[in-house]
Parts: sequence; C-alpha cells; structure tokens
Amino acid sequence: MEEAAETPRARGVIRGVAREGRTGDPGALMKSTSESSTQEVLAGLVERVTFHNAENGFCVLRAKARGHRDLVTVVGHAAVISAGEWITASGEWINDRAHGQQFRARFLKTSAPSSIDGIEKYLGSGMIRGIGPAYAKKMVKAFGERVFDVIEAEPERLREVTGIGAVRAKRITDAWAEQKVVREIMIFLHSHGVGTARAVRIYKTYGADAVRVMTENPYRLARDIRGIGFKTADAIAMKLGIEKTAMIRLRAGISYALTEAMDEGHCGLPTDQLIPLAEKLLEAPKELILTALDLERSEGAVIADKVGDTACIFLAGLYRAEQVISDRLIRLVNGKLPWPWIDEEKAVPWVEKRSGLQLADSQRAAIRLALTAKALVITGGPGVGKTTIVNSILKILAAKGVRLLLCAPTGRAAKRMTEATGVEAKTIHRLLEVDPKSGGFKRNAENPLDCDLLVVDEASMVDVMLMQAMMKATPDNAALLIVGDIDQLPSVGPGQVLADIIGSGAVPVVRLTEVFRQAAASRIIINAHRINQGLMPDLSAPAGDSDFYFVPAEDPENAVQRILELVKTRIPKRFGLNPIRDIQVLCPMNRGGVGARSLNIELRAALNPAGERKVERFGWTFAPGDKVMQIENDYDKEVYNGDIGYIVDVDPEAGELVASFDGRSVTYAFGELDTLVPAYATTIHKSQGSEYPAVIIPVMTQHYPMLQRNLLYTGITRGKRLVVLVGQKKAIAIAVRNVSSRRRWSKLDEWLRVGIDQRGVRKPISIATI
DNA sequence: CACCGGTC
Repeated sequence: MEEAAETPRARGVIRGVAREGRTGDPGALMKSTSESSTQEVLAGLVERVTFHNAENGFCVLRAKARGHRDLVTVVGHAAVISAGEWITASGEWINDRAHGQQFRARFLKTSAPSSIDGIEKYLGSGMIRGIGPAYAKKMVKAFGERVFDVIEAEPERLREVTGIGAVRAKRITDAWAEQKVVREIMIFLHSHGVGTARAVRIYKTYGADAVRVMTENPYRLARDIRGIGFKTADAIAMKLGIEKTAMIRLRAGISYALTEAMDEGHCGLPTDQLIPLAEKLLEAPKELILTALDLERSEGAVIADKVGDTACIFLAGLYRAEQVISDRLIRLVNGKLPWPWIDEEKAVPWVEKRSGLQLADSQRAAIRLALTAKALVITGGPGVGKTTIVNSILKILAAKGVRLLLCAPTGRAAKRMTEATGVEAKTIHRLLEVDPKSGGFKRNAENPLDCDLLVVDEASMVDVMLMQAMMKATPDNAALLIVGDIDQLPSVGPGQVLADIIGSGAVPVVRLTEVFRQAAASRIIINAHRINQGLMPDLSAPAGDSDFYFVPAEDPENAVQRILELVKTRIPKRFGLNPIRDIQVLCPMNRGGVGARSLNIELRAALNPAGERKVERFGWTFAPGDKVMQIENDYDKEVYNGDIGYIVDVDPEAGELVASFDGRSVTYAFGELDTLVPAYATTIHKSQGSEYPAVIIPVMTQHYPMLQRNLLYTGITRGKRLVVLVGQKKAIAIAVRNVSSRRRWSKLDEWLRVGIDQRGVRKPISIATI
C-alpha cells in the first residue's frame, strides 16, 4: 500500500476512474464499486494522508476505523483532508492484487475532529499556510477544545498565542472561513447526490455564493462546470423541488438537446427534429418548449437559421465558429501570395532530380497548382501519393525561403508528418499553444502564427471549433495547404469541415484517385473502391494467391476460432508473416465476444502466454513479447496515442517495464501502465492513420451499431499486403449500405458558397486524376 | 441495436 504514495500510480488510479464512466474499461479500478450492492459505511480517524490531489479531491488515507484493529486504507474523494480528521465513508471493501485490501469510498464525508489529539493534528497538518505542528500545539494549549470556536467567534484572541500576529491571525480566520464554506457546499451537494470532486470545482467557480447560485438555478451548473451535465443538474433541481415545467429547466433542456446532437456531429438541428427531441427529453408539452426556445433565442444562446430550405437551430458557439472559418478562409484566399513567382518549369524537374523520384503527370499538376494557390486542398485515399506531393511542394518552397509550419490534429499524425517531410510538425493544439488556464489558445487573431505557408494533414479529423481556432491564428497573408481523406471516419467533434470546404468550391481541390502503391490487380484496392461506391466487395475465393480473402463465420465462437487459426498458423504459413509483428486484428467494436478487448485476451493466450516475469495492472497483464499500444500522447517519452510497441522486459524489483517502439527503448514505471493496452487486436477507429502488412477484420451482425461504410473502408485500407474479412456476408452488406455519416447538419458549405458569390471569386479549378 | 474517436 505504501507504494500508492507515488505520484505516478496514484495519478494512474484517477485516470482509470475517470475513464470508467466513458468507456467501461475493465482496467478501471472503480468498476466493481459502481456495480456493487454491498455498500458499507466506515467511520474513523485519519492517521495519515498518503496521497491527496487538490485538483479533483482524490485521496488515499490510512485511518483508525471503528471496529478494526489495524489501520485501514481508504480510497475516495475529499476536498480538504488532513490527519486527525474524522471521516465517514460509504463504499465497499476491495481486495485487488495491485493495491491489497482497501476500502473504496464513493465519497467521504469529513468533519472537524473532536479529540484534542485530533484537533492538534488537524491544525498542524498544513490546512492553514503558516501553521505547522509547533503553532498547532501552542494553539491547542492556549484554547483546548474551544480552539475552533475561538477562530470563528473571537479571532482577536488568537494573538494571545506567542508568535501569532495580526497577519497570521487573519490568515487563520480566512482559511477557516473558506473551509467552512466548502463544507457547507459539500453537505448540500452530498445530500443531493453530488460527489466531492465536483463540489470542489463548484466552489472554485462560485466561491461563497455557491449554495445561493445552486438554489436559484441549479441548471447554471451544467453551463459553468466541466463534468456536470444537464442530467446531474436536473437531478439536483428535482430534489430542490423545481417543477418539470419550470422555464429555467426547459431552457437548459434546449441546449442539452442540441449538445446531444453535437455529440453525433451536428452543429445544429432542424427545428422539426429539435422540438420532438426536447419534448421527449424533458417530458414537457410542446407549447412550453416553444416558449423556452424563443427565450433562448432572444438571449442569443441559440441561433435560428436555414440550411438550404430547412429551418434549423444552432448552438451559438458552433454557428459563429462556422461563420468565422468561412470569413477567414475567404479573406485568406483573396490575399496576396506570400512568395514571389516560381518558375514551375524549373522547379518541378529540380525537385524530381533532388528526390530521385519520377512524378506522374497528375502529381506534377498538383505541385504546379500549389505553387500559385493561396489555399489548396489535396485529398485522396491511402497510397495515392499525397505525401510525395506535399514533400515536393515543401522542398521547393523551403528552397525559396518560404517559412513553413506543419500541423495535424493528432500526435501520431504530426509525428508521421515530421518523419515523412523532415520538417517538424506539431499537433494543432501545440502549434496554437494551448493555454490550460483559459482553455483557449495563445496563438489567435491578435497573436497570429508566424509563417508563409501552413500545412494541415489528416484534415478529415479537424472539427469546427479547432478549425476556427486555427483560422483565427493563420495570418491573412499566409497560404494554406489542407491534406486529408474525406472517405475516412469523420471528426470526433461537430461539423464536417473538410467535406464542406471541398464541396463549397471555395478552394481549389486536388482529388487523387490514382493508386501508385499497387497495381490495379490488388483486390484490396478494388474492393475498397467498390465499398466506397456502395457496392458489395468481391468475396469470392481467388484463383491463385491474392491480397484479399473472406472467411465465413456464422457465430461469434466460430469467428474467434477462425481468427485464432488465421493469426497463429494459416497466414504465417502461407504468407511468411510474423503473427505478432505483421498481423493486426482490427475490430469494429471494443465490447463483445468478437470485440477488441476479448480478442486481446484470446490472442495473447495463443501467441504469447505469460511466463514468470509479468506485471498485472489496470486490468491487463503485461509480459515480455507482448504487443502493446500507447493510448495517450507523451512528449517526454516521445510515444504517441496509437503507437505500437513490444515489451522487451518486465522488472518487478525496479517496478519498471521496457517496451520497444520503432526499435527505441521506452521505460514505464508500473504506475504509468494505464497509458498502455494490449494491441493484438484494436478498433478500426484506433487504427486510422496506420498501415499494417496484414489485417484481419471481424464483421458480424453483433457489431450492428458500428457497421458503417466508412468504417469498413477505413479498416480495409489499413492492409498493405493482405486483408482478411472474417464473419457474415450479411454483416458486410449492412456495412456497405449504411452511409451512417448520414448528413451532419452544418452551414459551413453554405457560408463559403455565399462568401465566394459576394466576393466575386472565380470558381477554382480542381484536378481529378483517375 | 447504442457504439466509437481527438486534444490539453
């Protein structure tokens, strides 16, 4: 248990907990707590605080609990906690191998200590800056059990203690007052089912007004506090006795309905869809919802406008963001080119010679266009030579002294871009210099980026808010090169920025469809194209060797068996590929019998059964030889979300593990293993942006919610030499038919069209190559 | 049927 004091592991625990709500990760430690029915209340005196995170209140305590002889480890949340404090915790006993016997509390209710010993410990524990154990002793000696009454009611008497002057006395009374308010809020919130971590955030936001604000309009919480949504606020409101038909509730509910739509990628929603949705969510009559909508509109929280002929309601922030993107892009397109005229007749042969590449006509045409375009989109699937074109453009412009900046929405895409071009690329967030305090960016309209050309890769993953931030930070006199593949999975956040920019015709577009990587004989390529066009892929058994196979499997057990055979023996035998390094199983989902999570366990047992040297953390076992994936960016270790590595050694004595990423050794303390997961199988979503020699994709009807055309397309196009679909023909047919990215409601396309009409910009030429 | 994904 002592190890829990280490910051990395304790931090890891919090991350694990935070993730649970979103992903249902089996590694999340709180899982069993939330599912448990054996709730117990534990009361006791805190002996020692082993770990406390002031930010979210997470803490690990050793406590003398009533009814227990030995000290008890308690894990939970408390805003302020110190030795000597009395705690009441509700939760259950957990015995996990990593941390031993613990009491996991949903939350702790703390109160001021009552024993003299407790009071002294409490005062001396650092809760008040400037009061250490020595002053605590003096204060207790002077006032005894009444010390807190003195602090509260007779603060002037504090100065009777030698060494406490006016300044120190004030500090003590202030700190006490603050803690009192926090406690009051905690009690209020606990009684309404809100945990301590959120209570701390609420206090930080509203200060002493917290209780008043919450009583007047609990829905403000949903607006102001990260981590509190409409549902939590609504639950508080219901307990406070607010009517279901109250205007504050209905108004908040309108934004909630739009936020739900935003989670599905929409910037707005047709009024005809929004009203019934709100009626259902709020269980309130239509007339009242219409009134609430009018009020929200008149105060500017939402905006009504048409998309085409459809009347829609937008969240104000997203509506303005799309306007800003359009305004700035059109202004940029109309600006002057930041570099002098370049003789393309000389530049193109020069770059061919320098890189030793013979460029295709379409590629030359794309490069020529880029040398004179203020903004340009290059789009196309994998293997069409986007990288070659971008590289050539960058070489030519760099030679002319053009100042370049490169960025991408993900850490891994940025890293890949760096490697491919030899020019440093950053994530968009880092390029724009995220300011964690404000949540905004230091690079903006007032403090723009310093460059002549900005290149964005993987632009299909950029959402409306990020694009807005980027456009604000891009100077009008710079040029912009946008690279991406619109057929891949859409952005996480709302909008369809790349598709709208391409569709509007506001910017010249190079569409690359010619595949250089493989001959037209590739069934991978043929089938990827067929899927994109909504046609069934050719699943027939090929005559000779091929790069695309379909292995039928009618039920999950059968599918898992087929996959195991393929990975372990059939593919290695036939194609000479390594089962761990060369073959990647890509699943539509994490969950379920044919999901990535379960397949990881099966594949690991089949391919790399763990020996003596291993470590179990966060629900997974890690042993030498295991294939793993890093799941968040770590700029110190230089490993990025989605990177694949192999475990080289596990050292239980040092509490460390070494993994190899691209031949580079990276060390992980056991406490950091929550950033690593097994990667024998992963989701198609996670594989976006990567390629593998061989790919196996289970496609079953039980994957129903994920069976979408662009998902299947993305999965298949990850395979370079071999793709095997395992499962049901029926499921593949569902996926091919399902154009799930059923229209995202957005207005960017329209803003751009209107913008170019007004400015009289000539419709730019686009190059399409077949 | 209800899933999946990014940044800091």
